[in-house]
Amino acid sequence: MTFRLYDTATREVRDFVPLVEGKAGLYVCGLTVQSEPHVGHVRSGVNFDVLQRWLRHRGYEVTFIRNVTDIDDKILAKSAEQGRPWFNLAYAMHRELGRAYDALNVAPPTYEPGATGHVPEMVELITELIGRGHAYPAEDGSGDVYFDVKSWPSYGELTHQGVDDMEPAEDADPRGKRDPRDFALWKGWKKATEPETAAWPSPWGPGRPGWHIECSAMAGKYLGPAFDIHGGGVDLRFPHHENEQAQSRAAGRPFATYWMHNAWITTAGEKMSKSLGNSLTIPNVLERYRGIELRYYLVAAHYRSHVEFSFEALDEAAVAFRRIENFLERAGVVEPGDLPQAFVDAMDDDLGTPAAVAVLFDMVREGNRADDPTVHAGQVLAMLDVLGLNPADPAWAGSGAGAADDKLKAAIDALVVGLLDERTAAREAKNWARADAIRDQIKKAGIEVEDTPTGPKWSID
RNA sequence: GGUGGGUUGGCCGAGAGGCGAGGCAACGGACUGCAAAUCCGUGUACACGGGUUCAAAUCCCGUACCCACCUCCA
Repeated sequence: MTFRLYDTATREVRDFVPLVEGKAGLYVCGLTVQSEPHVGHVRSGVNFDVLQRWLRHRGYEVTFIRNVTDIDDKILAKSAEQGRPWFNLAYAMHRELGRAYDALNVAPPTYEPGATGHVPEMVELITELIGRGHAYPAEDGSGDVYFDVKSWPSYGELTHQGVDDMEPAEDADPRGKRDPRDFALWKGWKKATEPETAAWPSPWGPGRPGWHIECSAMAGKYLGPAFDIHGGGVDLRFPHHENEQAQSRAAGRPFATYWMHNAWITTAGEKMSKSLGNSLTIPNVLERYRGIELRYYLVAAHYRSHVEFSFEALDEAAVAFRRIENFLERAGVVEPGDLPQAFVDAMDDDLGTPAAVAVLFDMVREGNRADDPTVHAGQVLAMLDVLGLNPADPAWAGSGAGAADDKLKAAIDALVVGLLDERTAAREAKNWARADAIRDQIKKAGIEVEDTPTGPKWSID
């Protein structure tokens, strides 16, 4: 069986056939680093991390490029509001994003390029487009350069839309455009309102990148004119990805073979960026849940399915995941084994993580039933590794909260162990009243005691 | 106006013509001093109305409601 994935461009599940056998080139649109990342933002990080891991497991040599947009209108606006340089805001939020990815065990991509570091590549691409008659410098002297949509007949092919059916944006500023649907490749420096640091030299005067061009330029630089998979959130399909494809192909680059788009996470029926958001930033959520629990929540849903976020659902996910952890603890530390075929089949089918997770739980049940769960536990670990959910992965220890937790646990253990010894003695003397009193006392502190064949164990409720 | 996606049991969430994915919760049983954990068992779900078929949650037609994108949102 081959790996199959849903291609947004053709709207069907297709066999994955890489351009070069044994290799996979992957480009994912990362974030605009303008504010603290929230749960919705990291979904794409987790989804494409699973893709990366699965491709590697399938034996592909993966080159995974995930960019960061570190200059744009919003960054400039916000930094002005906050009274700090735009590059400081972008850099701070970039680091915050990195911490969020680390806390969720999102493995780093091969490289994470930023827009500001690739202006020469963009200038080169824009020059090529102008030379081929697909782009033009604005006639209003603004220093903008636009892509000429009408010069590219297949514009709209990715999202299956006719240019003439598109509704012009309400707030569209025609500026020096020939057609309102033309989009900016290069934005001239607005001396009056924009800091000089936000402008780079170009043949069309000082300015900064248009949004779409950066991805075309960086994908081209690191993956070549043609590569295998391009990913991002559904909202990026249009205009961002449509424009990326148009400008790349108009410049003679075949661009991506497959397009993958992850669905939204909403809260109260709204996309997260619209809602209050604050409680849903990753640092906030991680105060209440472990990164591994949040990751499990995200992985348990299919990447193309809309998820309605709620803390109740996250609670449930955390409980479900603890069932797996309980099993692993009971089974003891083991080496990862082989992946069950059903799991492989599920993952091969467009990253069917929900079905894969079902296989995981089936294996946990079988292991719980078995006299010797070693083999089952090995298979469970192998599956968790692929999903980035292995609790023993050192990646989880890296987060600050985890280290503090360990210290706390050691302290509690020292305090509780004496009480537990006393309770064990009481139980041996069949003094149930005393034994239960101790258990109740500990429970009042929020610590659950359970008796196992190897003696009592405690855990924080 | 254009283009997509969705509506599944108490809840979360899969599936895409024919044995009720999986998890949580609930109930019964086993185990336990009692619990916990674990195991076993218990469910007549697929928005609505038609149709196709031996067989429809799944295909077709229609209706309702929800959501996303249409120039800088993952």
